[in-house]
Amino acid sequence: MAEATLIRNQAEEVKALQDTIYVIGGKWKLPIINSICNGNKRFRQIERSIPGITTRMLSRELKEMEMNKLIKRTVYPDSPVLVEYESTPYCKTFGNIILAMIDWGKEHKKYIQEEN
Amino acid sequence: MAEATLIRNQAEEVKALQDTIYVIGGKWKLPIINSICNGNKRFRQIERSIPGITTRMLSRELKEMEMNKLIKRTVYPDSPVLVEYESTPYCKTFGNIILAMIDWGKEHKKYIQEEN
DNA sequence: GTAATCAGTATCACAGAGTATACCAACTAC
DNA sequence: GTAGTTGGTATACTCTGTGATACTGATTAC
Repeated sequence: MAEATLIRNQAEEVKALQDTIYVIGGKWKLPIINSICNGNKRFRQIERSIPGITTRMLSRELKEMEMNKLIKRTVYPDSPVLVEYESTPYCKTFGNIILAMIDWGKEHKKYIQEEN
Repeated sequence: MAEATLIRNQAEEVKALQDTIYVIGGKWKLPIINSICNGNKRFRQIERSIPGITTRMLSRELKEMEMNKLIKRTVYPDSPVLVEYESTPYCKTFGNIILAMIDWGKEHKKYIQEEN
């Protein structure tokens, strides 16, 4: 009985984990979310804040994330046209994951440096 | 000055985040780590605990993770041969990330269900 | 004798994630 | 006039992560 619930919970948890991986999978989504949550609003600003990303990848991911209500895109049609990206409350629910991953990355770096 | 340090920290943090994504990227590493940390030791047992994974993928990932010291593989050469996988302390450092992702997945499911 | 389990390996094939590079039109700065 | 910024799009390409399927040899079970 205790084992049965343990097994069921495990099954549920793997699925939850896999769902999350599905949503934020890939190389760029989390860095983009992180950048926007840190207050970067403009396209080139976000682009510059993420090492290695290309305009094409950023453009694609932003479009997808807008469709999925992760971010809000606003166009100010003055001249020159101004575009702003903002995070939605939904986007902010990734905060804990991002923080945990930043932490791990920092610890990992220390660990690597101590090894040498 | 305050802004300069803010920017520098942001740059460091994106890199930490990207490092982490590099290490645990892909569809399978975190579910495998999770499964082994949950006490699954045998190949088929781990395989069954992760919906959708193929023997090929599991085999490849386990090999890579063994090389990277994330897991320990022990062979007991009695007949029939017995193989056991165990998590290393290093492997357990992903705990917080995995927990945060399981949480998110569960919340996300609730959210989706409430929508309909 | 047939099926199942164990721990995998071998092949083949493909979609799509990601890269590289150039380009656009409008505007600013020197 | 030349270079740089803005917010992207277009095209072409690579590559590798992933999937599908079959198979192995040893052992156990019916």
